[in-house]
Amino acid sequence: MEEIGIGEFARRSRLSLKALRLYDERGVLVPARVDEVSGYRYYDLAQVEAARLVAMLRQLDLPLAAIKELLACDPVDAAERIAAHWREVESVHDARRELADYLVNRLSGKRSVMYEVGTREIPERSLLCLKRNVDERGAWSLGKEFIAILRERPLPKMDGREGATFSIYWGEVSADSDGPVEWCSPVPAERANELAEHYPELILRSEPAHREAYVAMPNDALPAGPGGNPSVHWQLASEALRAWAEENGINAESALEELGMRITYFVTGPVTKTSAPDCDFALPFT
Amino acid sequence: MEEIGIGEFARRSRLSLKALRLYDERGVLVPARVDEVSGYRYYDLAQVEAARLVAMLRQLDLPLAAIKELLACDPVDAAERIAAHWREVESVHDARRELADYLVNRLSGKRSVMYEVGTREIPERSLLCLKRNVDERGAWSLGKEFIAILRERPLPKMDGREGATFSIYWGEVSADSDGPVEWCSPVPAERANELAEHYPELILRSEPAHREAYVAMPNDALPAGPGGNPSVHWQLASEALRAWAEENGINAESALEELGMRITYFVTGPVTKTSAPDCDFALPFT
DNA sequence: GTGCAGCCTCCCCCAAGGTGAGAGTCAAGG
DNA sequence: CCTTGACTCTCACCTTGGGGGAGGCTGCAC
Repeated sequence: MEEIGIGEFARRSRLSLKALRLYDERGVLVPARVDEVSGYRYYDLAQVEAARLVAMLRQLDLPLAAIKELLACDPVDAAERIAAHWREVESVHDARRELADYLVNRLSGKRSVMYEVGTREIPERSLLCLKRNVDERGAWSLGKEFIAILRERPLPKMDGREGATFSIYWGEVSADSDGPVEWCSPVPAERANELAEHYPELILRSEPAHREAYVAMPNDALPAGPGGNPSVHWQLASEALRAWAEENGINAESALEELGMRITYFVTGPVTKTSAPDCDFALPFT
Repeated sequence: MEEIGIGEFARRSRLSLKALRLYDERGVLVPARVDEVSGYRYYDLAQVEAARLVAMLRQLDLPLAAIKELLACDPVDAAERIAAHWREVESVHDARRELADYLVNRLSGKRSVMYEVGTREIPERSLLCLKRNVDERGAWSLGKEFIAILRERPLPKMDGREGATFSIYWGEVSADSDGPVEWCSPVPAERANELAEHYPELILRSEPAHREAYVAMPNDALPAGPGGNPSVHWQLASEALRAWAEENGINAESALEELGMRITYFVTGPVTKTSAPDCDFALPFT
């Protein structure tokens, strides 16, 4: 139980005096003894090990509060926490890599091969809709709810490009602010009323004929999809659509207000936790 | 040349009001016009594009100062800067991944296969040495200087484990603080004086017999090696040696002061920019 | 004219420390 | 015992990139 001063402790742990005093204040690394009179901090030699651990965890950018909790866990639990943190870091890093690649390509003049914009005609059609104010994660569970309603009392198939289910983002939807999101499924006009009675939870409405500019999305890029965090893909796709609109002299604002940004899902099989449907991101215009 | 208010601009650029005011203050994104009387900021619609770029660059964690410079460059130059920044981020990330893996393995009880500690006997021997105060990068160029002196007037080969050249870090050497670093080559005692005259730039001294605990280092982990930044490998190797010393009840402090941390280089071929010699990291003890 | 949304500046707050000022403390040498 | 020099203390301010709110103007519509 050898006691050492803060300077010696700093050398051994490779932490700065400032850091050590801060960690004391935050309760992360409290000295074994603090002299009442002088205020001098004295550390136990055995604390060096913990200090090294703290230093390494800080290199991983773990907040001090998280480190404090970690030190109170048993090691196996701590390892799992670190692993979880690292998975998070990796996923953020992947998104940023995507963004960096995109920017470098765009600025150096290479027309990026991803995020190619196509257009399509959408006729006037009848829709069965479910609309609610939700946040980012809620958008996906609203979709599951919508699908569940449709599956509960099935109907003749309406799949294929014309009939794909889609969702409309009527406003800004992010992790902390919610906005109106609507899920829609096109139905044949002649059966519309019959179907509306069949699904009383859903609202029947029609939308005018229009065109859409769209960008196909990677399979793993669902909006806060089943597995994860919102992807940078959406941002880049939105950017691509905006750029396309500008290039083609289309004022997207008015149609956007009337028709909203859309995500169309081409469901080919059951949606599970690990497999997500193909989809695209569309900007309507007239 | 449509003018819009800061609120509208914030919506279109997806930046917060706070951020926009800050960017104005820092000269990163200056409004097209600021009303003298009211102080209201008015942006040009065409500035939205730059703002989106700024938003993305901030996601890459580029400092505002760097972004400001970037915006003043032509796009190709900007792309190169972003790419350079991203390479830096990737290399830091790789180091942190290594650290995270190590920690998770260590804490979850798995004895990590890397950083295994061995020991060896070192007899009393004569050394030809070159010692200087250098910083992290300087340590490597000091080594090149040392090698160059030895090669200038070659001698019978003294390679192999006994005769490998090594360097001693007598104090803390980091990127911003320099410490004494010594490069040494063992020579046969019977020829010591002759050789000392042959290499007047080098100092002849002898070191006592001792033992060393060592950890083999990956080939790409040279200290601020030819290609890059200091690797986390050194930190982990040092950790492994410290842990080993503790486990085996060895007080490393005294021998460390007398003999210093060592890096031994097993040069098998020419040292080029892309190939680095095998080496190990050693803690002497008695 | 009046209401209200939008905008302004100013101030304090966060993490995780770095830097320095001014004062108190410890241990060793004279 | 006293001094000196090395250590250490607290306190306060600076950094980056904003967030949050207070209190006060502005611009525009009815």
